[in-house]
Order: sequence, then structure tokens, then C-alpha cells
Amino acid sequence: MSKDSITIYDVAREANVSMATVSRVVNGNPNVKPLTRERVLDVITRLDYRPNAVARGLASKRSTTIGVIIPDIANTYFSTLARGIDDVAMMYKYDLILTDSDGDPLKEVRVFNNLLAKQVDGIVLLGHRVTDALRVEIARSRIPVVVAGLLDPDQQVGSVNIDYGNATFDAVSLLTKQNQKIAFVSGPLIDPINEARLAGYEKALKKSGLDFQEHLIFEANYNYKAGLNIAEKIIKSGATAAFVADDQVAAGLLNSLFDQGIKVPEEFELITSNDSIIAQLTRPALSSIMLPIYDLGAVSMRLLTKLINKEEVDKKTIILPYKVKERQSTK
Amino acid sequence: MSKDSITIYDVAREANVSMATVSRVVNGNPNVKPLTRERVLDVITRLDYRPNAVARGLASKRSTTIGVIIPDIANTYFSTLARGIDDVAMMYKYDLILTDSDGDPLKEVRVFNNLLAKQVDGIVLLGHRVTDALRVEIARSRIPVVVAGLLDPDQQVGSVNIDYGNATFDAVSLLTKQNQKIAFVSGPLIDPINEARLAGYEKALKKSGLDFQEHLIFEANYNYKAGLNIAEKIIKSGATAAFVADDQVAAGLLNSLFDQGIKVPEEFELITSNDSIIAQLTRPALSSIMLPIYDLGAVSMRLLTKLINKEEVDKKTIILPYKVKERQSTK
DNA sequence: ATGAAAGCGCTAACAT
DNA sequence: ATGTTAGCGCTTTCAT
Repeated sequence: MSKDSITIYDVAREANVSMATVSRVVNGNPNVKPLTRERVLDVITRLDYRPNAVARGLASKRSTTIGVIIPDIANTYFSTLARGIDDVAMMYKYDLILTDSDGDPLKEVRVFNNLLAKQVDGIVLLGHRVTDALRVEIARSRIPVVVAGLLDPDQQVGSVNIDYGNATFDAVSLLTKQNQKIAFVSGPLIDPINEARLAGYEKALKKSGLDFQEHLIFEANYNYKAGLNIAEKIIKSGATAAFVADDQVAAGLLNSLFDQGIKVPEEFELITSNDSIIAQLTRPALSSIMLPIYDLGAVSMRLLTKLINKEEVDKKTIILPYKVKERQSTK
Repeated sequence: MSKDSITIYDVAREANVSMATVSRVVNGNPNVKPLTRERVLDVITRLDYRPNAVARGLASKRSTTIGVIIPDIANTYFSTLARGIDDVAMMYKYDLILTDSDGDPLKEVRVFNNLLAKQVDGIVLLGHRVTDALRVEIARSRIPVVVAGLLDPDQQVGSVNIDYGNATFDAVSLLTKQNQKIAFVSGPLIDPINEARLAGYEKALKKSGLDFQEHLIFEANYNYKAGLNIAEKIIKSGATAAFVADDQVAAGLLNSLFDQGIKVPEEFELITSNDSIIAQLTRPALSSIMLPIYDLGAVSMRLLTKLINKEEVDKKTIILPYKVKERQSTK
């Protein structure tokens, strides 16, 4: 209760300068005589003065904080993205306000507006697609928005991705060598990212002269349990291999196959998409598209800093490279 | 460039009231005549006015944001905690500024002070222990701090945990039935949480008349690779079972055993501590202490809200219940 | 029930 | 190189 917090004014008085000078010192403005700078710096340490970021934000109209909207931070895929974002954000002195959206379009809009109220300097959006409702909000907001790991066909915002179509093509091509019936397991096909994957899948089938069969296409929620549950249907479909768009789902499928005594890869080949730590944890370890998840986050944050500073960006739609890693779930 | 953002002043003018009244309406102050309230509300929607949270924060000295310090958000254990924190935070209208500390004491202090600069209303600290340097900062800051999933013997701050000693005792007791040499694998033993676990381990040995053997104690970093690497040493030690304090480490150990043809649980029993999704993903699935990770986060955030509002809290050191779940890695 | 006015702690012209 | 002075958009006494 004793001493209230030290303000720039206290420092100014103690150092016999104006608050403007203190402000200059704090912000590294070169227009300060080295001697006064030193004097001010001394007082600052002596008084243990810490600038109030909120006041600064109000005066400067820059909050040096970024909003991150994420479906579920507990999901490894997203938390790895978040890590990439945070590392770069810290590098550029931004803080992150992170909120879960549960992938709920309504909640997404709500948290988006809340972030605007907090005067964030930019927003990174993670998820599966940009809903129309959110698109409207983005349009009328005047801060830059970047998406990572999700396709926005309108290219309204900055985005960082890999070429999911080609990646899926490559992955499925690994399976067409020894299988006739290959299941395609993704999230909702309304999501543009899954459309792209499906196109890659079809292309790979065609190249190998295989027919596209509707009943081999499966939509599943992005979680372990969904993978566990979908196994039965997939087995019934007669498929002997599967391309899966999500590691948790793939792990669920794998374990369900294992628990039913179906040997992977001998009797069933499996390839997944995100190469999160999960792909290495399972036994057999999962072959996977090597999606640079961390980099997706890091690069998107870097892009956002440029957008915020109105720097020239040659392309605000960035495509990162990928590889395909064969582990033990494919022959 | 056209219309700049709408302020409380614009609303006041349009509604023919003072800004004070608008402020009252926005903040749900009952001292407003229903009719004027309605009029103001109308103008607010018509103008699409959104209160500026930064200005509000400066004037009211409450930012309605909470700082969260986390060693690594990409780690499932911590991201699950974060999810619990976020859900409760949202429930109480707080936003979360989340920063990774890498478990680096220096960085921890730096981000802590940065959070103070942003005028957060409280801080949730995650990690393995409270370092002395941080303890000093916490002491001179005047906002409440709560830790979750880590022991602070000084009880300087609010905390939410389980009884790690008893939990470890229970877990190890499962192993003493059929094993003479049981390895104890934790993080650094300086961390009070690991001290507590070690005590539980010793107690369980003693109860079964087994000798405590120094060479069965292992310290490992909290990650998958560390688990992979430590396997060899553990095998050499002659242990036929292990208690592991971290799921990623346990998964690494398990897979390393598997890859070397050592059968779990037939030839080696394993029990882990956090019951994160990882424990279910592995094959065999890992027996584990059922740590309510999500709840740890949720409850700590709830505790923090009480501390912030200076509500009565009967105990700011909260101990949550746990169970032990036997899966396939124990007989 | 409503309004007037004084800050909150800082930045950023604009002087000098 | 340094100081003066408006604000930034809101909350919050204090009047009325």
C-alpha cells in the first residue's frame, strides 16, 4: 500500500529534465545528450521505473501485442504452431494474446472482436477455414490478419501453407504401388484444405489407373477418438491402406487396427499428414508428410510483422516446402 | 483512411447524453433511466461503437488480462494446462497473454516483468519450480500469482497441485509386487516436485522391504528424446520396472525398450505420471497416475480470480485428487 | 438520474 | 538537445 507506482513524471523530476526527455531515453531516441541520457538512466534504475505499456499503447495507438485465435491449444498440432508464432513474436517484441475458439464460428467472431477491443496490432488465425461471418469482420477491421495452416481461397489475408494437393499426391502415390483400395480420411470436405487434399488423392489414383470410389472417402473430426471409431468403417470398406489428414486420427486408426490384430504395414498401410511428435510416438511409427508446423507458425508471425509495419511483401501467400517421410507404417 | 474509430464521445453526442452516461450504460451501471439506456444502446449499435480496452485499462487500472508463463506451449502437458486456464479465464472475461519461458530462469524474470509492464491483473506460472530470482520479483510485484503443477514450499503464492508423494507411493507400490529393482526417473531433483516424488518412491520401497539404491535413480530432461536415450542406462542398471515422472520420457523409454525387443509389461513394467493423451497413444498403453491436468489449470485460474477480487479464500494451497490408472504397461 | 471535469501515464507534434 | 502542451479514450469522483 505504501509507494504507488513510479511514473515517467517522477523520473523527470528526479533527473531534472522534462518527461519528454525521459520518454526519449526510454525509447532510444538519439536526440539526447549522452550525459543527460546517463543521468536519466541512473534515476530509472534507482527508482526502479517501469514504463506502463497500457498508457504507452493508448498514446501511441500501438499495443505491441498480437492476437492469436486457435481452435484448441491442447492439440499438439496447434500448440506447435503457437510455439513458432511465440518465438518470432518475442523476437520482434510482441506479446501474444491467445484464445481458444473451439472451431466454433460464433465464438471465433466473438474473440476476434474482443481482440480488436484490446487494440492488438495484428491477428494470426489458426483453424480449418475462414468462415463467411469472420470474413466480414476481418474486412471491416483495419489491422492485418494472417492465417497459418489453413487455405483461404479468397486470399483476403496473408497466409502460410504448404502445397497440400501435391503433398497428398506424393503421399498417396506411396500407397498406390501395392494397394487397390486406398481410403482417404480427412476433416470436413467443406474446408478448402481438404478439398485440395482430395484433389491430390484423386490425381494420384488416376495416375495409377485406380478408380475413385466414393465409399473410400471418410470425414472425421480431428481427434484421437474419431480415429479409433472410424477404423471399423474403414476395414469394412475393404481398404488396405489409408491416407489420413491428421496425426491424432491416424494414431487412433493405427491403434484400433493393432487392437484388432491387423498388422501395419503388412496388412494395412498408413500415411499421415502433419508429422507431429505423435507420428514418432506410435509403434509402428507413422510415415507422414513432413509438414513444417513450427515454421508455419514462425513464418506467419514474421509475415504479420511486415504487414504491420507496412513493409513491402512480394507475396502475402506463402508456400513452404514439404517432404514425405517414410517410417514403419508403409512398406 | 475514411472514418476513424468511434469513441464514447461520438456516442454521447449522438444520443444527447454525456459520456459519463454512455460509460454507465456500457458498464451496466444501474443508475440510468431505462429510456436513456435504450437510446444509448441504439446509438451504440447504429454506430457500431466498441469500447477501447486499452483506454479503459488506463483509466480503471484493471486490464482484464492475465499473464501465463509457460516453459513450452508445444508440450502436451503444458498446453493442456493452458487450455484449462483459458476456459476459466474466458468464463470470467479475462484474456490471456501467454509467453514461453523455455524454463530459463533469466527469461522467466524477463517475461514476468514484461507482463507487469502490460499491467496484467494476475499471473499464472507453470514450470518446475520457483527460482529465487523470480521469487524476488514476485515479492515486490503487487499482483497475485498462482502456480499450477509445481511445488512452492515457501507457499508464497497460490498453488494447485496433487499430492505427488502419495501418488508416487501408490504408483510404485504397483511395481513392488513383482520387481526387486525399480528405476525412478524424474526431472532434476532440485525441483521440489521431484523431491516429493522421490520420497514417495522411497516410502513404497521401504514398505515392501526393498533397499533404496542410488544407481536406480535417474534424472532426465522432460522430453521424448531423453526417454529414448536413457533406456540403455536403465537396462544396464538391472532394473525390471520403472516409475517415470513425465509421459514423453516414458514414451521414449517404452519405445526404446520395444525397439530392443524387451517386452512390456512381461519383461519390464512401466508406470508414468501425467496421463496425458500420450499415455493412451502408445502400445502398450501406459499405466499412469491420473493427474487432472486440465483441472489443475482451470482451478488455478479460478483461484487467481478470487485473489484478484480479494475474495476470501480458505486455502490458497489447493490439493486436487488423483487416481492411478492401470493400462497395459503393468502386469 | 445525469453531467462536468479531472485524471490514468504516456507519445508526439511543436516550440525553442 | 530539451521543454511545453495536447491529446489518446476511458473511468470516476463530485456536483446537481
